[in-house]
Formats: sequence, C-alpha cells, structure tokens
Amino acid sequence: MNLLAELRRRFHRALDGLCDDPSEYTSMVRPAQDARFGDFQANCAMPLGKATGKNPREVAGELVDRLDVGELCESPEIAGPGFINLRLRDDWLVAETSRMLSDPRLGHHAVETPRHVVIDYSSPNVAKPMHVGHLRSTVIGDALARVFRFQGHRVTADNHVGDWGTQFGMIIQGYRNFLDPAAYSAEPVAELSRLYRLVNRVAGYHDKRAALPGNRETLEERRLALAELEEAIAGGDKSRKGDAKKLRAEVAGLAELVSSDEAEVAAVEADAELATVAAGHPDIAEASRAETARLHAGDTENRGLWEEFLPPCLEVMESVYRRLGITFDLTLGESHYQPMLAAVVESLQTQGLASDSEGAVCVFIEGNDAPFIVRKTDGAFTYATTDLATIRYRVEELDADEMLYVVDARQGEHFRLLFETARQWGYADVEFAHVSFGTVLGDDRRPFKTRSGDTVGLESLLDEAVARARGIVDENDDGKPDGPELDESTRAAVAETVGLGGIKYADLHHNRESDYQFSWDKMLATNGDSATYMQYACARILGIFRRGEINRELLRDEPPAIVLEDDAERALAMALNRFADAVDITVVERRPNVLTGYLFETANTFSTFYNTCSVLKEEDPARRLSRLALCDLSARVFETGLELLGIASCDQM
RNA sequence: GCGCCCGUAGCUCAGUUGGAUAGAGCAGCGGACUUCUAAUCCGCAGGUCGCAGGUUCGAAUCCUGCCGGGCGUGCCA
Repeated sequence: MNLLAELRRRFHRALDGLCDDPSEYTSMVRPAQDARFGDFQANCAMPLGKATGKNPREVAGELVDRLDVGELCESPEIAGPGFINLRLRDDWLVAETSRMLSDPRLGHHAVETPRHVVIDYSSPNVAKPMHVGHLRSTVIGDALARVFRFQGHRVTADNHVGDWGTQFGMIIQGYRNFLDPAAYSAEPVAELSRLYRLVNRVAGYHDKRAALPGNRETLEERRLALAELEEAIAGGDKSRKGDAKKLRAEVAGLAELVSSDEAEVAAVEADAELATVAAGHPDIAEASRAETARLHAGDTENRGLWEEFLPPCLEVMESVYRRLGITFDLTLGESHYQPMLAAVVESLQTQGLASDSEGAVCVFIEGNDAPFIVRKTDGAFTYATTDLATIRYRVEELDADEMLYVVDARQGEHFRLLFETARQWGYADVEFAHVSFGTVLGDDRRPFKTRSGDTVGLESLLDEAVARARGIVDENDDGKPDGPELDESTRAAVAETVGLGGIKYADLHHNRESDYQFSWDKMLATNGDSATYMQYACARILGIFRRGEINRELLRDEPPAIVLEDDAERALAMALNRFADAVDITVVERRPNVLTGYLFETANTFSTFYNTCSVLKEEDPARRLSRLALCDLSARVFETGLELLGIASCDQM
C-alpha cells in the first residue's frame, strides 16, 4: 500500500471542515524523523493553530478525534507543541507484509490517471565521442523513465541527438582535406572523430592565436589599473576595495586564459602534423562553417556525406547504450525537425509573438533581458527554433501531456524562455519541466571541461570500473570459507554488473541539483553507500534460498504468518512497506536519489536483520518461515528498486 | 552591470519544501567471522549548517545585507 498517500487521505478527511484547504496541510504528514516518535508524524496542528488562532495542542486533539486510522495505527499521541505521532499497528503491518508477498508490484499502486510523459535525455552530439559529461543526463533520464513507467504513466524516452550542428561541417571539412582512407574503411567512426578533433583543435588554435595579442594587452591594462587602485587604497581610499576585488578577479581570469591559450598554441606548433595543418589552413573555422551552411542549404554532396556518416555514428552510440542497458523509444535528432522550422517562425510571427530585432527574429518574454532568438541575422535557425518545433511535434503527433528535459542546469534560462514561449504559443496545457542537474566538477573542484585530447572517454571509464570490480570479485570469491563458488564466466558477469552499477549509482545517489565532483574512487566504489551494497544483500538472500533449497514461489502463493517479535524483524517489515512511498516521492520530485536513499536505508536495515536473525538455522518453524518471507520480499524490493534505477542485480557474488 | 545557483563533520554529500537532540558514506579509533557470503554488522569520535541581522511557538531551510565560490548573459548547442 502507498502508506503515506493513504495516511494523507485520512488526514485530508479529518481536516475537512477544520480549514479551507486541507491539501495545504496533508503534506505535513510524513515519516517520523526519529523512531522514538513512532513510524509517522503529522506536523499540521501548529500551523493550523496559528491560522485559526487556536491552541495548537487543542487543534491536534480535535484532529485526532476526527481522524480515522483505527485499523492502521495505534491511538495517535500528541507530543510537544502539537506533533501527532503515529505508530503502525503490528497486526496491520503483519497483514500488509503478507499481502505484499503475493503482490508482484510489492504494494505499490499505479496512478489512476496516467499521463503521456516525454522524457528528453542523453542527447549527445553524434560524432563526438561520449565522455563522462554525458553520463548524468543519460543515467538520470533513464532512471526517471523507468520510475515513471512503473508509476503507471505512459513514457516516451526520446534521445534528441545533435546530428545537424556545426560538428558536421568540421567533419566534412576534415574528410575533404585530411582523411586517412585506410583508417576510415577499417573504423569509420574512430576516423571521423579523429577528423573532428583535428579540425576543432586547429580552428581553436587560430582563434586563440588571433585573440592572444588583444588579451595580453587587456591584461596589461587591467594590471596597471589594479596597481593604481591598490595604491589608492594603500593611501587610505578604502571605498574602492570592492572595485579592486573585482578587478583582481578579472586579472586572474585573464591571466589564466592567456597562459592556457599560450600553452595550447605552443602545443600545436610543437606538433609537426598539427603545425603543418594549421599553417596550411588559416581559415579552417570559416571553411567548416561554410560546409555546415551548405549542408543546411541542401547541397547534395554534403548531404550525401552526412547520410554516409550518420548511421555508423549512431551505431557506435547505440553500442554504448546497449552496454549500459539504456533504451529509447525514439531517437529523433535535430535533423528530424529541420523541415518544420520555417513554419515555426512564421507561426510565431503571425501570432505576434516574434518580432524583428537587430536583423534577427526574436521572442521577448517579459521580465527577461535576453531575447529568445528563433532566426539569426543570416537566416539560419537556432536550437531555440528546433526546441519549439520539437514541442509542437510532441504535442501534435505524439499527444504528449508532459515533457521533461534532463539537461545541465546551465541551460536553465534557455528552458525558462522556451517554456514561456511555448505557453504563449498555445501549449499552456502541457506541463514542462527542466529536470536540471549540476555541473560535473574535476578534481580541482572546477567545472569538468573536456580539453581536447584529454577527455575521459565513457567506454574507458566503463572498462576501468569493470576491471576494478573484477579484482574485488576474485578476491572475495577466493576468500570464501568453503572455497570459491563462481566460475570464470560468472565472475566476468558479476564484475560487469557491479562495475556498471557502481558508476550509475555514484551519479544517481547525489541530489541531481547539486554540482558533482568527479572521482574515480567514488565512481568505482564497491563498499558503503553504493549499488554493490544492495547487490550484495540480494546475493546473500539468494544464497539462503539456494542453500536451504527453498521454493520462493510457494512462499508467495501461500504467504506464511509474519512474525515481528525481534526489533530487527519489525524494522525490516516497516522498511519494506515503505517501498511504494519511495517510488511515489521519486516521481513527484523527479529525483532518483530519493529511491537510492530508500534502498540504502532498507538494505542497511536488512543487513542488521541478517546479522542478528538467523534464518535457516532458526528452530521455530513459524519464525523460520516468516524470516524466509522477509528475505524474499527484501530481495524483490532490492531487485525492483535497482531495476528502476537501471541497475542490474546479482544472484551470486 | 544584470540574472540564476551554491557554501552543512577532515573529505564527498543527504537533509522529504518551516518541525522535536542536524544525518550518511569515506577516512580515523574500538569491537564482531569454527555459526545462512566480513563487498557485512555494532560502537566511539568528529558541527558556531559561510558571517550578521530579521520573520515566529520553532530556521540548515523563508527575508535583508555582507563574505567566498560557480554558472549564464543578442545571433554555439
């Protein structure tokens, strides 16, 4: 049963008549913070007392009188200023746990009114190799798609890949000038990505070289100005301290820019091949832009190349998804929307939403300085236009009720403008949400930037995780009391499951809004608060069933009486019964870390149970059966929960 | 300049939208494997929730001002 929702319904009824809007108060019913206060607590009497001018403890008393939770809870207790503490009745917990045993959904009720939710995630640029920066959107989006589906919604997972951008101009440019035909026929995608990096780097080299003198000059100017300021301050003019601080920051930033640009310029010039290319192609960036423009304009040659490049690129991308167990219902890239863009702009203009400004066509949203540019001065459309066309397509063709964009927080402003434009454009009934996540930081605590040539490729990250996991699998299995249990192929499979699970979990268990410090050790950790912890709990449970030759199906078909005499037993039953709530909250908040938190807590409760309550050796047959039932449920909660996060579990480890 | 976000234990992070004595993991210290897998469990230690005010029965959470950091900011996506 979705317990929290049920309790809130009961409170809603009790509150009806005591206040104008009960739903304002029902969210104040929540799990107890401290086991001493019972299982749940309601904090609504205090604010309600304030609103009505009554004594909060009296309000609590009145509320308790009207509250009907008889078969669920012991009689509620009022504590402190007016907290209402609830403890579930053991007989109810026992009955509900039995019911859960024969329920494939583990007590979770799906929503009554499903919505069609399009979830937009991963969305890498085709032809640029995937790196760790792509992980968050992919992993969070996949988890949300799974949880929303479980919740009963209709989900369309859409990979809005970048397949139409300037990177193709660069690749075409590279293909025409620097292709290694042998490499291309052997491994087309690797060669294309080499070409992309080459062109991108050389273009960057020219940009940096061109910008350097100006930047050096500005830096010198600022340094002088700063020196003057500091002199003035030293002379007693404290009022300019703020200015000095800003200037100091600017100087530091500029100095860093100049030195990193100098380093890059020197690096390119020191490399014989790069230097030759750079010298021979001073306007490579401009040429690449021209190739992109020709592609967009429908040039048959470029279009042909694009059509040649795209399939192998998509295939390589797919292979990474396959390994990660991530699937999409749709992969509609930017190119898919190209034919619709002109009509979008036209429609916006007709409705008076978009207007000309400095030669571009823009939508201005009140309260925002930045314009939402839907057509550039040169006539090209922007990703704003594409995103609007995508919304139109998803509503008109896919019949979407809701769209979630799992995208970096840095694009927050873009989405604010996009959603507001869409609403005014005629999609006010659709729910839009930017499911934003924080920046991936490097070891130096600064934003993880993919400096060319120095990226942590996604594939190598996965390989490393699996290799490390394999080491631990071997060590653990070799050290088992009765000797090793796993054969070679099982060990390899376990290492894959544990390694990939660890990477996903490392990402999911953070609050997605916070920035995130990339760390090999934590990403690959297999102890503590990690996916391995749940996988290990599963493996131990299945070990009990194997060793005891227990028929789990029978356990479910004929649920035994549940006995909750030991504290660890009751705590475990309680935790298991919170599964439905954890799923509900994860969906409402669109935050997978709610689910990871629940799973870790429950697995911890299980581990305590495992260490204090023997199962197979329990002599009382009733308790033994009851504990077997708790084990079966625990394993299913962990398996299901991990699956909702896109993480596989292990039978043996 | 303007806008958005962040500052919680040595480190990395939670904190269910204003609730009771602020919690985990890692690292540290001390215990628990002849008993279902020790990738585990139990315990100890560790905090002026950046600072200062304010709002109220009650603030890590809300408002204001500072300090420190990140990001975005008219034609990249």
